Amino acid sequence: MRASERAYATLRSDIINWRLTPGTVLGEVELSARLGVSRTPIREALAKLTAEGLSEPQSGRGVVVSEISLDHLDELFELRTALECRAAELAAQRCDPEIFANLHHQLLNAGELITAEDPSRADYYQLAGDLDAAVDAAVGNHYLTQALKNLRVHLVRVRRLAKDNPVRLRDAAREHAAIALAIANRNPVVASAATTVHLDNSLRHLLSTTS
Amino acid sequence: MRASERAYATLRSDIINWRLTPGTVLGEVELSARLGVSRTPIREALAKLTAEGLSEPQSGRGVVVSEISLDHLDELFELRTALECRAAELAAQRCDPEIFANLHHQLLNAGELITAEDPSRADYYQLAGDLDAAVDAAVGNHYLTQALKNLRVHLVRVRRLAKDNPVRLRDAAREHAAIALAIANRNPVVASAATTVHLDNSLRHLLSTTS
DNA sequence: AGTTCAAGGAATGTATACATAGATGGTTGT
DNA sequence: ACAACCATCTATGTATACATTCCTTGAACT
Repeated sequence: MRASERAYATLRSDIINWRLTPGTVLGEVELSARLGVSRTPIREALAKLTAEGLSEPQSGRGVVVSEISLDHLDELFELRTALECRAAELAAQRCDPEIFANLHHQLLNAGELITAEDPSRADYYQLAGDLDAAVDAAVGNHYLTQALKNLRVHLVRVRRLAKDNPVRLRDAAREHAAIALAIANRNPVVASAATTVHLDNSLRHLLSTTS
Repeated sequence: MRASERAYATLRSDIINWRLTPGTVLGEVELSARLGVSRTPIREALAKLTAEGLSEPQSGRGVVVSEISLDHLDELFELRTALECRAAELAAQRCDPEIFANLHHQLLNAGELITAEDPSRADYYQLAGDLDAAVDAAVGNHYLTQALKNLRVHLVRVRRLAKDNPVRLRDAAREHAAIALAIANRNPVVASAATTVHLDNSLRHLLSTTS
């Protein structure tokens, strides 16, 4: 693997998992020493991170890990709602119903995945990711998928802000199931509405647990 | 100005204005010779262009100017509709009505700007850009604005695909005026609907003049 | 004659040296 | 004592040399 890719992957993971907190200065020399590569691949990695919005230039000189404060959460969710509602609509019009019927069934039983033994909720988030991927595939729109991908990077960071309690996760799973069902039924209006409801619940939960 | 910024601006302009056509190979050595800077700033510029979607990696080695074919026009407009309709809605809820009333008035008279003396339609596109900027400002959502900005880069390229005949431009100006009016009236539903109509007309016009 | 493998070359990936600009701290003058 | 200015230092911007990988071309074998 290329050194620049390793540096990028490492830094990206560090930022997303809050090992590098917002505001941290990303100095080229320090990073090149820490990651054991020269400054050139570091620069490449920082450029990609900045393009992605995970870091940003700091007053003309140097880059810092970008802020992800609650002040911007509502803005993030406004974009998210616009994109995901449209995606759900289009998926409902174009999907293979069997795939989403299957996802619906899995999501209905997702409560069992949220156990005390798996504090990282890996299984649950895997299933939610499967739904996202299925929607992307059904929509078949490169530009829309790309915009959603850019957005999800920030959403993963936000997730760490909130304490994800099991009650909310089970509710969220039911909401996801409702979305999958609407898409399987090829009902764009309901799919969009279910997405709106789900995102509103998610946002309010986030705001209530973090403030 | 930094060399990397100059290289980026030059290449970006060359791609948008079709001096570099889709599929053109962007070799680092060739570009560094042509632009008179070393490969390092060229790499920086290419990374930014690729992040923006104006160029893309070519089978693991080298980057090429990305395709902007008609096959993807409908996809581009699906994303555009999702973003601009939402932006129009939010702008209608949050705007200062005077600003959009003023734009409405200007757009109603925009027919006079489309004259034979200005084949580049600079004045008209300036006015359309003013409306976009006013919507962005009224919405006040960094993420949504950023997503729209990414999108508009591709739209400028598409514009060059079509022969913009004066009749269509005058119609488009009236449609823009309708959007501005709906926002000035603080009517989100109409603003979104007017945007949908406008974008559908634009897409159909593009498809009819280029095929 | 076609296909495959190898060798060479060309372009990208990486490292490092050098240039430059911005920041910081100290000193001096008021 | 405070402020302003200058010098030095540090970090980024740029250039270039070196390494590596992939592609192309040619030759040989099937």
